[in-house]
Amino acid sequence: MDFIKIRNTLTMHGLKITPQRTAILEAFDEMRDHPSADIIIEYIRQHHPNIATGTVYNTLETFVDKGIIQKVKTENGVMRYDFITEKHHHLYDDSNIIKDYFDEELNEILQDYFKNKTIPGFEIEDIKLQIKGKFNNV
Amino acid sequence: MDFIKIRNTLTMHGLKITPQRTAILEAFDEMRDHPSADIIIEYIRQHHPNIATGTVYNTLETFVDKGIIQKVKTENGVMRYDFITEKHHHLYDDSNIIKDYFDEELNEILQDYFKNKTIPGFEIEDIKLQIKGKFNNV
DNA sequence: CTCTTAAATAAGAATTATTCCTATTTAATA
DNA sequence: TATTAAATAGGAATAATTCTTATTTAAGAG
Repeated sequence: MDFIKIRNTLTMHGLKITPQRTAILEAFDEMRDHPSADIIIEYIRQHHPNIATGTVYNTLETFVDKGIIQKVKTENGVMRYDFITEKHHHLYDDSNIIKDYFDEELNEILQDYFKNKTIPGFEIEDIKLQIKGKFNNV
Repeated sequence: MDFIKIRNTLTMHGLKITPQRTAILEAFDEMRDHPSADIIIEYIRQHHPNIATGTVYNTLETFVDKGIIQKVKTENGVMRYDFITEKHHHLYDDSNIIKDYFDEELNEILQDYFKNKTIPGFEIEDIKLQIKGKFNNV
């Protein structure tokens, strides 16, 4: 993702272009495993030592609000973020690795299923699978 | 869940029967919305003011290890716990409500699907749906 | 290009959730 | 009833995140 793309992403979502926001989007571009705020802060500190920790949190929250990134659900109380916006699911194992799982056929099966079967008192907006298991070759 | 059942639950899992553990299982019996540690601590404080906060955390962790309860994945950094052990999925909305969703037909569809389709480099142990949406009548 | 202003950020204090530590207590069992 | 490993109390420590306020800056107007 080059600079032009980053600028577009920001303006498209009605956000001012700032060095801090640009840096964080660059960081996401480098990382491909659902980084925690902590990991991003670490990266930012190395490349832009003058960006404040609070700003990273603020910016991440702003990006979530705008739909540029998403929060990943976890069960250990540390937030992680996902830059991918195409529909996908998540593979979890015990060692905190979270990987994306894309499966268009599965998406269609789910969509079909819930086209007929509604959940009383609940309006579905999105379905994501948490697939728990073990990575073999890590 | 009466006292006998609670005692059984503990001994069955090789745990000593203590007032603290009993109290926490009683708490779960009162609560039906995936309480956070905080909520449980609040409840415990009212009924047994002499049980320490750390003990509640320890005990919850012990119960998770033994499979008596499960952690629920969330995206806001606060752990929540689930006493239900039958297979089920979760409905999430924006207001922190998490409800159980049981659907045997769906479970079978998923099981069938992943009987044929394997995920390279990953051995599936369990699949849970995060269904995001809105509760109508809350 | 300069000015204006709302928005964004820095810096660090404060808060929240959770874990850790150690002395004391207790449940199980012999 | 005595023994002992396991469990707990109490509170300090840590980690993650949010909050606060003064300062800086990006974007648009003139």
